[in-house]
Amino acid sequence: MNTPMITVPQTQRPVRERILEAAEAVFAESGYEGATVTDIAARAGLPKSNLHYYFGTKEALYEAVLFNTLSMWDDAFQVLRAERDPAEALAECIRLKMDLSRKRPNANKVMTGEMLQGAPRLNTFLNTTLRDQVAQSMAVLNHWIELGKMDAVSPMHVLLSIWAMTQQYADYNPPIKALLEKEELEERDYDAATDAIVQLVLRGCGVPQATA
Amino acid sequence: MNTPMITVPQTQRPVRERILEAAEAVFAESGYEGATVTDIAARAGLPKSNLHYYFGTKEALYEAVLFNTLSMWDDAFQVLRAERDPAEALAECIRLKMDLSRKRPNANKVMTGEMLQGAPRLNTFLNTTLRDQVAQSMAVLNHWIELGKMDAVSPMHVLLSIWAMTQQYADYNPPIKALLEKEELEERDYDAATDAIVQLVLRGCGVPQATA
DNA sequence: TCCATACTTGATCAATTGGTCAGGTTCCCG
DNA sequence: CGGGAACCTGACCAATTGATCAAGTATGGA
Repeated sequence: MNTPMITVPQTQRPVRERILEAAEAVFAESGYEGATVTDIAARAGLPKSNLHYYFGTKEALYEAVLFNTLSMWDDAFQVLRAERDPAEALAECIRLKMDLSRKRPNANKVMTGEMLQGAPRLNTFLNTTLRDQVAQSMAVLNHWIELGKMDAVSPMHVLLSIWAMTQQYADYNPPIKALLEKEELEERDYDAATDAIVQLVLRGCGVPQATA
Repeated sequence: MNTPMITVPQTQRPVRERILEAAEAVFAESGYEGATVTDIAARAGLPKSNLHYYFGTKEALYEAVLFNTLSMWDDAFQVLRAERDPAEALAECIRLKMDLSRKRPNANKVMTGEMLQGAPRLNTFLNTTLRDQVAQSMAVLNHWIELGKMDAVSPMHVLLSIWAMTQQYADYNPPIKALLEKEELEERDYDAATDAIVQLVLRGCGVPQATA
């Protein structure tokens, strides 16, 4: 009758989701070749055969994780629209991308691992979808530059810089934690980093900051 | 992928070096667990047993690669000295770090892979040597800020940003190549990126640029 | 010349890998 | 009920893994 809809026990979560989540974590830590189906199964609390039932092969599971993640990156840069105020839009873009590093570090790590390997599974994506999306964002920056709202910076390098600085907080967590002398980063650490990056980018691009 | 240069006297180079170089490449591509001693041996043109003779275990070989690389990062940031002109020093720091990404991408990738794993083998280094070195660089930036040569930015975030933006050119080569629509990045691409990063950092920190 | 030391290597091993398969169980719909 | 489809799983397999070891070869000093 009245099902307790409070925090769902792991056992009841859809099996596919549990597998994908476990795979994301294990692939993030060990890379594609280092991760073992046995490890993923153990983390998901399922027998190994079950993973093969749902995803067939280890490679298919890996690609599911990979492409499941791809869209997230794009969302952050979609907020760069020509009609917006550059300062606001850039700040939101940076904040969204940083949120991703904080809330989905494993997804980001998997992507970085794939890049280290030369991104053999992402070649078509990089040369089609990504290129188009970045071209769109670059056009927006160029528009702002023409309107005099921004210095004549190189749009691509600005976008890459935002990408790199935010991505670092997922991939390079160990040294950052060491420098902050903390066991785990807290929300305020990410907020401070976001503010610093926003300031660096806005000033670096000659974008007048919104008055506090 | 790439055919080894046939005519080169690979045979004459010291065996240890050949092994380390091959290990760096294989570990960079496949990560620690994904790399196999057989692969490394094949790349070095030596029987597998020979690697074990020189380095004992796969782990020891990996750590040799790792610690062989650690010092390189530090060198770039050592040029940040209080008595220097901020613009010049920061530009040189960025250029040196970028040179590393261009000339030793494999070394950089191995380090990134280790970071993705949580840097289990670098914990003491991160909490001792690295922390001291970064503290030193931060002190220099603070000195510049006190002298009014720089805006009141957060020194640590500036250093991390330089780290991230330059590191990206080693780790994230695939998407960058895709965006530039090139098979391989050329020196001028790295130069353009260096200039863009220097400009972003100097302006972002309010450091007056030396007139060209 | 002799021999100890350093170096090289093919054969081999126990452990682990991704993947298969047959035989379950559960569920739904008629 | 019945039976088919979806789901689940333990036992098993061929291939590969890091590592060992004995049997070499090369070298250089006495």
